[in-house]
Amino acid sequence: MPTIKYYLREGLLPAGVLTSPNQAHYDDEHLRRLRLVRALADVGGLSIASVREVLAAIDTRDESLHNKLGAVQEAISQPSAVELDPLAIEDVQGFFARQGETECADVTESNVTHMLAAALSVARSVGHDQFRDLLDPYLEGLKIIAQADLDYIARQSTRDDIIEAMVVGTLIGDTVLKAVRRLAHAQVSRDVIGDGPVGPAS
Amino acid sequence: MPTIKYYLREGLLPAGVLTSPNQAHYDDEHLRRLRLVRALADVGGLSIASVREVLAAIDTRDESLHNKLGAVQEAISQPSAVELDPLAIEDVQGFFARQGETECADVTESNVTHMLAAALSVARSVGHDQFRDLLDPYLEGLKIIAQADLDYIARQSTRDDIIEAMVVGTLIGDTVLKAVRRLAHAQVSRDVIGDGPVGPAS
DNA sequence: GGATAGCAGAGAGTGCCGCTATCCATTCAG
DNA sequence: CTGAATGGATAGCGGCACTCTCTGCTATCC
Repeated sequence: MPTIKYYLREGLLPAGVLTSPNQAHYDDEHLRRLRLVRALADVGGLSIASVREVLAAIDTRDESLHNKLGAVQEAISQPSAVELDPLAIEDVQGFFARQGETECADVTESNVTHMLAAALSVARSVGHDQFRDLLDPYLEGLKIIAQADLDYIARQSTRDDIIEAMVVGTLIGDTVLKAVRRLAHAQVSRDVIGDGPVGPAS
Repeated sequence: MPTIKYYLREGLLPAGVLTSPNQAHYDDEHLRRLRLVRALADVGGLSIASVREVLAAIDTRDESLHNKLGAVQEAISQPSAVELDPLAIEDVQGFFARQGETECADVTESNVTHMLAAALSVARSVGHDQFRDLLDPYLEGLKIIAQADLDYIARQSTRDDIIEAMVVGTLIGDTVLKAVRRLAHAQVSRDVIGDGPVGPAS
């Protein structure tokens, strides 16, 4: 309960309707918002500040859904302090070019591309400069996944539900994907590698 | 540099070889280990304690690769304090049954299945009880991705390289997947939804 | 009508985590 | 011989997510 008061103070939850100077009333919408906050923080692992940003993006009224998705993506992808490897940036640009994407002049422009470049930079720093080869097959698989995401979003009836499904689906979807990927790895490991060593033994 | 001393103290890096009481020698292996630690912490977002667990799993010599992957997966999937919804547990079990997996008697047995159940629980708590429908298409896409991961692992020559590629590929792969998924979403949003609203306007 | 229990709001305090700064003894370079 | 640097250990710091407490006020029970 003190946590709720803290969230109120932090502006994550709208203030309740004061029925008297010391009595506020909270309706279902507040509860829904509270659960959303917990979902973003618990499963999404977002900081309080990031949650606030996401909520702000959700609550901004006068934006197209496409722009809102972009704003939410920026909010949930806080940039890390990793310094970018120029070669990793080239990897990203090459990937974009291969997909016939619009030019990606500045990778640091968007938090998402920055995150991608940062990940590839770190991969390079530990000697995995071939990691970029995974981008294309990843996109291949993600096309199926993104289509499922879109279908799921399309089930929603109201605009508010669509927006929430975008946020929830993106963040919870990340965690679900992570877990299922682990399961897929374990299965592949069991089937292909088996319990014995693969490649050069020991 | 003080950070390295801290990592040494925390047992994340092995002590250097003392050439004299105040002079230790660190070789390439130390540097490689240090970069791995930073990779796990920076991109993987792991806590120091989790990094230590992962390193311990890596360094355990007498285990099959399959077991080692399992240990690493447990280490990098720290369970959240979310209480599990029984219906979400059923979702997970149904998913396992559909895949003809071995029975999953206890979802909390593994951190990975626990993470999956936790994510679905939180989805249910925010009203998305249909989220489990995404599990099958997610697995569909992830089969492609896991195959790419396996191919990447198979490129490694030594057993140590394989183990490191498993760790790095899993964690950095998560981040890369996240980023590319965002990009795929943005592309779908641009192509399908466009800049106008979809479904019931406003 | 008076005691009491309860809530809103706000500031200060707490615990943990990931460093960072300081200290001392040693020791190596010039 | 002197000064800068290193290893080892201890203490401190800053940020974050709460949590505690204190102050007014009020609604209610007796």
